[in-house]
Amino acid sequence: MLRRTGAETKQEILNAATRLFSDYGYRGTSLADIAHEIGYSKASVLYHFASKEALLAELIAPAAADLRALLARVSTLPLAQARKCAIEGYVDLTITHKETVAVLQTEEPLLPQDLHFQLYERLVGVLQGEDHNAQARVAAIMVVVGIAAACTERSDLTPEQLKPALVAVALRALGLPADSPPG
Amino acid sequence: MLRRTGAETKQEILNAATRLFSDYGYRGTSLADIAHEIGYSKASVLYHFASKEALLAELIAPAAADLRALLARVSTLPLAQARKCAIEGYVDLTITHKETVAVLQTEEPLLPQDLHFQLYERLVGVLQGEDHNAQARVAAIMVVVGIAAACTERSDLTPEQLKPALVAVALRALGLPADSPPG
DNA sequence: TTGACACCTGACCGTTCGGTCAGGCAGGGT
DNA sequence: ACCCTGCCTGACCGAACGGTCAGGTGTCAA
Repeated sequence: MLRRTGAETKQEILNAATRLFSDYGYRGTSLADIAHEIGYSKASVLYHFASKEALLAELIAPAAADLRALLARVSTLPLAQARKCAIEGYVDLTITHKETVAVLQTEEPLLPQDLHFQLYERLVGVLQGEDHNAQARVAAIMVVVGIAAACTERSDLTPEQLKPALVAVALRALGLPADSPPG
Repeated sequence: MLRRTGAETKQEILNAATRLFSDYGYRGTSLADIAHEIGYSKASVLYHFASKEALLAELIAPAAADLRALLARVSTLPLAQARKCAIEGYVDLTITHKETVAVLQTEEPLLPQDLHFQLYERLVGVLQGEDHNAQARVAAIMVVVGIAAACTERSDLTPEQLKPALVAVALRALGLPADSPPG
């Protein structure tokens, strides 16, 4: 089978768009840029996606689904476990989808509101815990956007090095006891 | 003197642009938007500023100057004091210039590289201290972008409430001893 | 009164963008 | 042989953008 299937091309477009959006931003990337990156025409991109906005939505979907699943899992747990689980889950999610998360963070104002409010706000709420003072809220915000920023940073760290560091710093920032090291 | 002077108009443009850029992003704000916001024409904006890019540069200048001054002040201090001073100074700076900092953080890819690298990288370097492991670097990045994010968040917190919370959480995230409370 | 100057404007320009459309081309079923 | 369908394209469109320009208007100094 020499011929490329449509599904393959669609995934290629998604990959290229993710890379370009995270580097230059959604508005800083044109459909022609995406098409050129994979050697197709702009019209071809619009054959696979109804619009640039639809492409963005489809691009974000997997990470958003993971975040939704994490929040659902966490919501069944008592507070102390919920916070630990939320941190670890969000770190994993961010490492897995780091380019997508970079897009989410950078292009916040143009996303459908429910995405930011119903997902990120809820995550901040979980990390904030039952304290409603300024410090708890500030810590929660710092952890959520800080984890994303640290993952986005170009660095030669492997996921195996990155994850424990992120979890440890997040716990410390929130004033929670450190994880017991494995073994 | 009923007539508005040129300097006043210029400052009005700067204020409107700061607000719009921080809300909708640099690329998401047109010169016409800025002009409309203050009741002038687009041509008038371009009378006061050579280009949209020049407007952005002039808008950023005060915050960048403050950050440069902070780094200079901090560089003369021994490490322990340097980190504490850098945190407190950066918190003050971010509260003062919060809209500008929001623009700096969001529109990173389109800024002249020296701004991001020579300023933000140096700040991260100071906070990171002499440890070169993953955890120290992650903590420094989290603090720098986290402070900016927490200030940008729409909230009803006054600067007097915000500042001690930010400093306390930053110190905790970096694993530094807490500030002695005043009094 | 006049000229110089600062401030501001509408009309216009070239470019780039997202998006549309008619059509080309290959493969597979009949 | 036929057509149908899926994939892809060049050419085109209207809108929006940043930027230019000739000119209008008010103020002030001579």
